[in-house]
Amino acid sequence: MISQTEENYLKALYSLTYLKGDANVNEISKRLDIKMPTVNSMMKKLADKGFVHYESYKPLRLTEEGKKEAALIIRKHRLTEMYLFQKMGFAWDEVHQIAEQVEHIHSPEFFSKMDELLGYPTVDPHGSPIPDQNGVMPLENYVFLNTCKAGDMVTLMAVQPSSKELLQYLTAKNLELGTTLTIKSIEPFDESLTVAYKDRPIEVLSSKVTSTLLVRVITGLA
Amino acid sequence: MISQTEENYLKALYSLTYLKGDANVNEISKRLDIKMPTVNSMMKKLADKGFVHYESYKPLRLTEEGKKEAALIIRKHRLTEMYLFQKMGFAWDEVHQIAEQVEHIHSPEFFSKMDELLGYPTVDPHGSPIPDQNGVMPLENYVFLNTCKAGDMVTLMAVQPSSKELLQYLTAKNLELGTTLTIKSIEPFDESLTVAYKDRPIEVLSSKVTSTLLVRVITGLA
DNA sequence: TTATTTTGTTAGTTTAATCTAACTTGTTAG
DNA sequence: CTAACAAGTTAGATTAAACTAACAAAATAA
Ligand SMILES: [Mn+2]
Ligand SMILES: [Mn+2]
Ligand SMILES: [Mn+2]
Ligand SMILES: [Mn+2]
Repeated sequence: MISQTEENYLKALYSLTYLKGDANVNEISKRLDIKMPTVNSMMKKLADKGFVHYESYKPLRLTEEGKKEAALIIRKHRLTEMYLFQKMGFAWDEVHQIAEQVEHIHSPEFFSKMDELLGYPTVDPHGSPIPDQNGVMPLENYVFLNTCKAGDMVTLMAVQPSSKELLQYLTAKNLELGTTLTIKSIEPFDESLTVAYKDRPIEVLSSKVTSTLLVRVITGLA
Repeated sequence: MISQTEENYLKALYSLTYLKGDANVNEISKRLDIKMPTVNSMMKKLADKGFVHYESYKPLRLTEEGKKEAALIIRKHRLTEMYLFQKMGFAWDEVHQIAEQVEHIHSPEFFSKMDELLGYPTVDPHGSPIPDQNGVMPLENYVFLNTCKAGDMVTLMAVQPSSKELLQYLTAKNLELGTTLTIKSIEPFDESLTVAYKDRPIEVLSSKVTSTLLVRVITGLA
């Protein structure tokens, strides 16, 4: 059996390694706000259980088994977020805290019922993909808004990472998933973007914001 | 902060003391399948925290604070059961296992949302009353079916205790909450009841069953 | 009423998950 | 290249929640 604590370490390691492929003790320590020696011994334990590749002083990686286990927890998290959002009427900035707890419930029936009632969703309320029942994470081929060019027309697909504060900022700006934006110009000094969307002809987005917004490019300058 | 483990002890003590007023270490030990010395030290800890009246070798009682705390956990349990039953389509014998886990989630918003979506229910799918937000348990003035007389007409209001096996038995017998039964006769030897309900003119219910069925008496013999 | 059984308590051990302090290894800046 | 700093590890302590073994008190049966 895998404990709630171990699940949280696996999830942290999964998200830290998602792009880079590996992570280190210090990163997990900061992410979970747990001291390094504690993380170190937990990594050894998870290695014993076959979830983590651990070698002294080397970067950490999840085994295939560990990746699957982590993805299945993330699946429960994101299904829960979607359920809270779509079926219970919570706002997109309220669902994460509750899902952090619900994700640890052991009941395949509970989560497959959610899945069914939601019509087998593929993304959570923040646009993040929901892994399938086998722990396979769907690929997303979006780009961050701060990598786009002036003149591009893009659709907002996901927010990552999605802090409560950021989500509230976006809500206040009337920016939501599916919103199409046109990039009017890019300020070279601070990389802020002037954009237009919906009934708002001029809005300025800082790079702190644009580096979290994943978009699909619809049209660029020829 | 109160741990999940402590919550389970409080809940056990609440239900064991509900009728008699007190309980003892051995009963909790059996109920939770935890050895007596462990229960003993947990009772001392809960006494330190102000939830339990503990004196060596004397029966255990909850303090008012302890009662309230326990009732609020039971509230979360029963709201969850009702939500799973009414909004997610689970059967009445499937909801308890999931609720055992969900009841420990710390999120007032989550449970008040359930409450609201359910229209502020007063009973769970097994007819057990749902305590209010202040931890006040509504009184139920039902009687057990095995205390009724031949000729009585009664309505099934609750099942207590409601094991999965019992609930499945009742479902198979087409007996559900709200069903009205007429007591045809009582067998003195084993206290089994011959009853009629719905389209079933003759069904025999053993005392093992009738001692768990709470009913409201509609009419008795004059 | 005494003996036996049941229940309750104490003492000490174990495991999981955390910590601090101290030391080692690896990385970076001068 | 070495000194300093950052990151990783080891050792040992702490707390929560469980256990077993042994003993004490209370309840029950003979
Ligand atoms: Mn989330
Ligand atoms: Mn979590
Ligand atoms: Mn999310
Ligand atoms: Mn229940």
